Amino acid sequence: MPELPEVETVCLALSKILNNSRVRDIEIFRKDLRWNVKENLEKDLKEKILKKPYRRGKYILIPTSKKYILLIHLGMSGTIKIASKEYKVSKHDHFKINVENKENKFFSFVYNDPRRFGYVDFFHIKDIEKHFLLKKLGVEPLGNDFTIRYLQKKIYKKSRCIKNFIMDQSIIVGIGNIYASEILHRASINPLRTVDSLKKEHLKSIIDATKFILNKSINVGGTTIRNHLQPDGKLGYFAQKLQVYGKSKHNCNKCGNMINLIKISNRSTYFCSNCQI
DNA sequence: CTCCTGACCTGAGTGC
DNA sequence: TGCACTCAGGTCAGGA
Repeated sequence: MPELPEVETVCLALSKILNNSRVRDIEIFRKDLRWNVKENLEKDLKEKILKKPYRRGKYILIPTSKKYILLIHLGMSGTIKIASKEYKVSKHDHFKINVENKENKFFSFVYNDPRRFGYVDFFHIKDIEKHFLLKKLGVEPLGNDFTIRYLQKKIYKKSRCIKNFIMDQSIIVGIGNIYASEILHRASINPLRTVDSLKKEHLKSIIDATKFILNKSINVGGTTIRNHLQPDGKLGYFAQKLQVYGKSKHNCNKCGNMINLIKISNRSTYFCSNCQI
């Protein structure tokens, strides 16, 4: 479900409300997420101060006191809800973190994930570089390391198609199945094209399109197609701005031709075969 | 090494 | 209503 803009949206919402709140306790309802939640999470997280959250790829990282990090991944269907004291636990809520802020007000945030492809972890900051989920991540697409030179190095003599390439989290983080289609449409590049056929100007278009699409989506709270909600319950409005994803049989907004739907690595891929070459 | 497939899991939608 | 089937925003492990 959530790609970079959705995770960023959640992160921004959390950073507005969490600032230096203290964890009173965590209630865990299911430990069998993508991996089993650590046995001592309840004990270790208790009384920690939650500092400013940030995002790395599709991971939410919340630094705490005593130099620990709380890591949350939303998988395919995860959401985080901000909840008041009266909140009733509902189906697929897997944990609920109860905190007290600096004004001594109590609230909670709740992790809900029907498919349980998500995960939560807690580890010392000294282990962050070698964390099994973080150590292989590629560059941030909105950062300064996402350059033509970097892409040239990564595509050299590679035969895979560009769509799989930009979705590969070890190369660029944060792009998933929706934004891959949107980015390649904006860049006018056919998703099936092999990466070693791409010239400098194509790489430039991909970089520009990526930054444009992701930033624009962040500005409207991400894309809600089925599950994604901002933590305050609001929808993400980028769904209304999608140009190709889910638009087979619609006309391309650039050239008027019909949008195609194909499968690439078993994932739905939308593109215009006329203007994406 | 590179790249793709299958598997993990639940729910929503479709067609008979 | 019920059943069988497909599909869904992710990504790791294993194998070609």
